[in-house]
Amino acid sequence: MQTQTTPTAPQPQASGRSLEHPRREAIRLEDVLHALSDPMRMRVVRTLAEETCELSCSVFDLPVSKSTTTHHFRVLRECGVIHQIYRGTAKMNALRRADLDALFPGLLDSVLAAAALQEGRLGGDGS
Amino acid sequence: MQTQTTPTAPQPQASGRSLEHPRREAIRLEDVLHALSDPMRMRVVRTLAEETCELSCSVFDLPVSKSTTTHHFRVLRECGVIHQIYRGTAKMNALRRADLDALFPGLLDSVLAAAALQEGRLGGDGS
DNA sequence: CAAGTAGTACGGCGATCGTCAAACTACACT
DNA sequence: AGTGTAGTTTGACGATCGCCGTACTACTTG
Repeated sequence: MQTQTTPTAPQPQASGRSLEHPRREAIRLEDVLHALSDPMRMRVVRTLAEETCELSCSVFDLPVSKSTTTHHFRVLRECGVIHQIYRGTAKMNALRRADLDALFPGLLDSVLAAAALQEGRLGGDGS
Repeated sequence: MQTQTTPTAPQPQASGRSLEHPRREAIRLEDVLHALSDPMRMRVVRTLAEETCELSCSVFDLPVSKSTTTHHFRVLRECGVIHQIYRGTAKMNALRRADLDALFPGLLDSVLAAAALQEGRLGGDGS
């Protein structure tokens, strides 16, 4: 399911401004746990984990305002959980799986599994 | 290693006031992650995980005031991470391993392993 | 160029957080 | 009874959090 338009020209690549990402070694466990302790951000991370490709911010459609959405994505990026790049007008998001797995082996998987299990227990709506 | 005084009377058991603990099913992943995202509380949990027996609050000697210590233990109890009972003048703490492992398999272990790994990376002092 | 789309920056708001000191309660031991 | 030890409660503080709306920038497409 690729989104290419022209076979010859590559699609809009990393354009314009640059985003700051922490280096792998600078990622801190406390920050990651804190980032994941917010339901909105957990939702983003779970969605990102299900997909293999990058997702733009807009596909998430969180039940909060646009500025709050921006805020949550920024928290996730600044603590090293996701990687973001600009692609045309969109900003693409991807989980930093390799970095997280290298730093904290098994952590992401057990958190994701725990979230899925809890969602099952609570009937899926989380309330 | 019992602390009995009289052969007839059992040692200081769960005395006086009662402490509220969430039922196993009421433990929420967000709350656990939030609780663990604080360095002070992580330290407590890691120490508790190393010991097999209960530990009193006072053996931790956290670099914060007594009231702050009380606060952190309360957060840990109320979110279901630890179990506390009064035993004489002391308050004994234990990790709710069985509950956490049942609810979130592998989570606690990977968090503890991640904390240990990170401590190694950062040289042990965590700063 | 104009219009539209995707996301940002900048306050500001109320709630929560981590922290403390001071006064207090509960229990043990002399 | 009196002293000491362990932990609690309250109220306060500054910092951070999650959230919003408004105004803005960057890119795409007509």
